Amino acid sequence: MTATPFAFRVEGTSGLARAGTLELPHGTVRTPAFMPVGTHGAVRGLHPAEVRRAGAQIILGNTYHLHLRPGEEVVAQMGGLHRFTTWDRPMLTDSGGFQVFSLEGLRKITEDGVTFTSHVDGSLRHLTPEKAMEIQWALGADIAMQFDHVVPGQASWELAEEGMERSLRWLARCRARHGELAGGTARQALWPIVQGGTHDDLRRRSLEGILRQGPWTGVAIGGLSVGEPKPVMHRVLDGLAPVMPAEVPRYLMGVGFPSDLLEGIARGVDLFDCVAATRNGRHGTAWLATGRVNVRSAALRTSDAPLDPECDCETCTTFSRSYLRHLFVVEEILGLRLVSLHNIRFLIRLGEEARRRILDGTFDPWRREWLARHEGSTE
RNA sequence: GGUGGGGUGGCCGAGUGGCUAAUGGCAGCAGACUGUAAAUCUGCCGGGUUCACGCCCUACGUAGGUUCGAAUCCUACCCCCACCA
Repeated sequence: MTATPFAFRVEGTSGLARAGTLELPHGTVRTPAFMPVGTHGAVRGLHPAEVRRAGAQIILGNTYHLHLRPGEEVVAQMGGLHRFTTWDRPMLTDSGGFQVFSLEGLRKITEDGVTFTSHVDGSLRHLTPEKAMEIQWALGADIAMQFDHVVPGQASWELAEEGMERSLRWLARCRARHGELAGGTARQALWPIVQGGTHDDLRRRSLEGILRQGPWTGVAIGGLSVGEPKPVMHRVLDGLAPVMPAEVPRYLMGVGFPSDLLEGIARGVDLFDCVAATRNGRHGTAWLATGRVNVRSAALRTSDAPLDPECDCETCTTFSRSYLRHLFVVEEILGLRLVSLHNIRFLIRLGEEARRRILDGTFDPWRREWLARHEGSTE
């Protein structure tokens, strides 16, 4: 394959929904797609071969966490994140910007960057836009994300503006440093992130500011699903949809739940990532076409049925609900793994089917039915 | 046979006169989780009734007793454990 790196081709649309193909140095990603999260260079609990068989085309790693352990210099010495982890398909690294939000209380923000008190050993770690680029370059994922300032969903206009404007200024610094590191090579793309909290005017300004600094090979939307009500997230996406560039992939960061994927796709989003699939999997919640089940539930004690009869994953085609429940009750790690695997496959399959439906023109009615069925019942 | 220790809610185990339907833990049941400080966290957990507050019933080996009031003090009995014989 000698396709232009980072080229994105839209192959079909259905309303705002798009089916596309993204060319990356380590392979092609067909969208819409869900990207499993492997913060520390591993999708929690799963073997890379399992993640691959689940149909994952691209996975994430995290700048902040990999910087703390093992350190980007170790990863670089081991041949980069791909060789280190043996994952040979595309990868994306998040910048540590989300930790500005999630580790609030362990961090201090200045214009220069963010000082974190390491949750590992308490040592002080200063992350700047430049440093985030250097770390991600050393890690060597196909896509690096800008270092951004994420504010909570309840953030006031003033606070959201501050985070948004700072993110724009940091973007310029990210771009400059990334350009120096890349030196004209096409090994790694840098993607910007739209911020602005729940305020439509700020979101627009953020996007405009980003596009002025472009061109970009992809644009992300960040700072959603961070405490704001779901209709608010939809409204923000609705506001952005008409002004987002059509020729590059749109990546909704950190979202989601199954319904979020369909709602996002319907609003023109192409890529998603979320820890919920694996975290809920470890905590015993499995997503089904008909809703969700708590795998520990006493109701499954003697159920010989598959976890999700409609699923083709290794968990559902192999084990009974009764056995999965048993594994959770006795705290065998196999249980956590199997439900994580199912949830990941569930979201990936949802992306696959959305893609088929967009291409054959049945996306919208299918989406409506799917959501009604999924949200109408909790088993 | 003797001496000492002990019997508490499904289990383990605090509690030695009122603040005790009784600390904790486990088990059980239910819920939360969205760019991973999470194999984590939260709630319920004697029975009945109530949306809830509450009210009623039953309960700390058994049976009596002391006391305004007992899981807590006294008596007898039953059972368990340790050591001695």
